[in-house]
Amino acid sequence: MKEVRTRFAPSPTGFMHVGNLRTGLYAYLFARKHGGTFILRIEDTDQGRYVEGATDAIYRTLEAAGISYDEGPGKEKEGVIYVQSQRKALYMQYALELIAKGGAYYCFCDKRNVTDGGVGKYDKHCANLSQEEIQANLAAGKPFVIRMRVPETDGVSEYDDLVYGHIAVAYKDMDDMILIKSDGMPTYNFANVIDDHSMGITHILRGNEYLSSTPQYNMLYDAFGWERPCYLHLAPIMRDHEHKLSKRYGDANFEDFVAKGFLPHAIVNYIALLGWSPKGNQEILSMAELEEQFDISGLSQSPSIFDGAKMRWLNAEYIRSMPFEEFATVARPFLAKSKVADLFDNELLLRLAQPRVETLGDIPELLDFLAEYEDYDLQLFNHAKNKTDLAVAARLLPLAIEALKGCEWTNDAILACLSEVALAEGVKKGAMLWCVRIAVTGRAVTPGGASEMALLLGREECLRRLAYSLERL
RNA sequence: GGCCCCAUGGUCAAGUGGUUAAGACACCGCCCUUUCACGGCGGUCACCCGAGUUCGAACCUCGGUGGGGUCACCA
Repeated sequence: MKEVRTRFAPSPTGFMHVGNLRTGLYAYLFARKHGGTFILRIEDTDQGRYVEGATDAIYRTLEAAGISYDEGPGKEKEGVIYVQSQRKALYMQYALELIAKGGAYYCFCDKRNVTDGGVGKYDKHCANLSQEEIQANLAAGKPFVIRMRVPETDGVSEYDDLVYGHIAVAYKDMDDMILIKSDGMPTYNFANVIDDHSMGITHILRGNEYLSSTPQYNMLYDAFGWERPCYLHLAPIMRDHEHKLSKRYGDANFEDFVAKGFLPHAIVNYIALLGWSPKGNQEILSMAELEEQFDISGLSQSPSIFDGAKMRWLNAEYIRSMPFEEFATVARPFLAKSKVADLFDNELLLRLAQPRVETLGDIPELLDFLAEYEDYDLQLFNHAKNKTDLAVAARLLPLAIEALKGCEWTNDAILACLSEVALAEGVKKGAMLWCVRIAVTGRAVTPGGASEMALLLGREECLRRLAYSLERL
């Protein structure tokens, strides 16, 4: 088999949303799976939509996502230019070549000259001008565009898409699309064909919005006498049943997700599964595993709705399986945004948070209550299962205070100490722990039990809160 | 509107003529437990509709319906 070469060709028109990133990911995985080459090309010919800094966002995103390219800006293969705006001169030459080969023609028509069916198809007015007319117009300096020539016969142009199968479009349904605009610049479609061919792309992965225009691209390849590439059109990622995920519609920006506390690889893992499924039932896949398992047969032909809940779950799985030190490193910046980072032992806070948050951004929300100890509702001491009420609390709290004064300040010691006192008093340890936890936190729900909360608060603060609670009882 | 494509639970999806129609998320219940979370166990929930073909159809064919895409001197 010929060496596989795929490319990802984003436009720097803003941030990179995950749908776009997924296309790049699949192109990357496909190349890796087949031991091929993955190329990055920047399609920046649309200066009107160019967004400052967007090119850097592309590089940053790819890097963070773990998608490395073999050729591209900064990794040039001798003589090849990977930034489209720097390739402008090439296209006109190719267009002229195509005219010579009969696959394209000069068109001197005004922009409005299309068939009147309202469908916007060009009426082929200039398709068969004589050489004399063409030369005369050119000599007169008349503005022109160059259009591709679709046969005027009844044929069809067809190809076999690797994910959708056989696709056929009749010539009569195709337009003589413009290749070179009147300003001499190529249209996106034309530049794409030229670029893909000159970079030796063998497999084109792109959104399925190109599914029905691909026959026209193929006619260009044919007219040049070039070998047609293979195509893998991808079903879109949807926001809901009616809307695609898009830059303008939502916050599906990769970097935003990272800023919210999603781990880059969790995002990559999730989007890999949106529109593609591995052979087995394993859903948590490292990049190496994705590269190994990626296969065309798993690609879906129908759209997938983006499910934030599942991505959160996957992110949580990754967070929970991280070694603590690694978690601490990525989590600290998020902890720093909380109200408690300056108050308590950060390592303890992070150890409590790791198994309980789904995204790093959940950390402040999970812990902030610790900074807000106030006159909580005393009814919290009423707990049927542990057989506690206000009277029990009033009886147990003094014992807890005494015991904790001399207790070693570790989780195990605190737990043992409190249990022992409870036992001596003839109550279950659950009763004691419930009362202590309520007293020191003032909350029914806390991230961790009584001993963990006590450990976190520190002996002094813990005793202070216990005493305060006792006073109120 | 023309043309192209798609259609399995709320969501992601496996499934390619004969299955008790996988698995995951979400949801619900139980267990574990010092609350929560984690974990374990279990449950509810699906083949868009209608005709064919066939002994037999989620799978094949045709027609509907629904949805998406595309019809620019934008990319």
